[in-house]
Amino acid sequence: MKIGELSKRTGVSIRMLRYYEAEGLLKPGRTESGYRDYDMAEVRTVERIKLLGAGGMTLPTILQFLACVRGEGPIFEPCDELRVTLRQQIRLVEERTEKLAQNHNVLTSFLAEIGEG
Amino acid sequence: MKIGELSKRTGVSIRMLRYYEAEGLLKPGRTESGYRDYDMAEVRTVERIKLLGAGGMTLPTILQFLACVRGEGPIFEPCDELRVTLRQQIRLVEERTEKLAQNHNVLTSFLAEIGEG
DNA sequence: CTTGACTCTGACAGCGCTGTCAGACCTTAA
DNA sequence: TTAAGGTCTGACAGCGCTGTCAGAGTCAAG
Repeated sequence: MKIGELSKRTGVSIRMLRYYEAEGLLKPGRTESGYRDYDMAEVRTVERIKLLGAGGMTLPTILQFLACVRGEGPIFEPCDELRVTLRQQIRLVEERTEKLAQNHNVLTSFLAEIGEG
Repeated sequence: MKIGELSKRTGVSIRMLRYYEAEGLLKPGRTESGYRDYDMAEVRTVERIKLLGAGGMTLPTILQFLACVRGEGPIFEPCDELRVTLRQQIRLVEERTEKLAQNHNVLTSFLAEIGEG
């Protein structure tokens, strides 16, 4: 399928699909005239990227995952690096959450100080 | 005092102090030769900016605060807009926190799926 | 007066996307 | 055949900072 259809199927903009490719996350074939040609495997890959991205992962990080994921199954192949990356990412999310909690405290303190008025 | 000293006192880089000014958050005087000349009021302002920034506020947002803060006191002058901005900011932080929580779920689910190995 | 430290302005770069526009080619249906 | 719509590449922009560099003027101490 061509890029427009993939975009509609996945809900990812054409711009981003091309960007994924530029970042090495996607490697579609090409038609004789140079159009990108995607198959169902790419659809699955895009879905995975979306999922991981929803986890706050950066594309380069996701790329690491994909190395372990290139397989066929709908589920990620266990892979040591994958676990390591995953744990790091979880730590990252936890750190951000803590920081946000601090921010929340600072702000609510202010609000209390100036009166709930 | 000159910018270098203010930087040391506040721990904010010279680069950022100039940036604050460019964004309208600081308005230091100038010596005859064109050097920025800060007084204690500016020191306090920078401290406030740091505090608000720690709350995840963006400089333009902080600028809105400063409009209510330009006074003398060490504490923010109650000001309607300030309260409104504050509440919006708190909402923003809460939304981000929620999103992070979702991210955390996605990631830990993955980890569980591939085995805690 | 000389030297080193400080300051000035303006501009370029990077983070991680994401939209958009330009100019040109391809495809499909009428 | 023609026109519309899809696609291609490459580049510019923006978000909100933050560092750094260049070229030039200033200040202080020796």
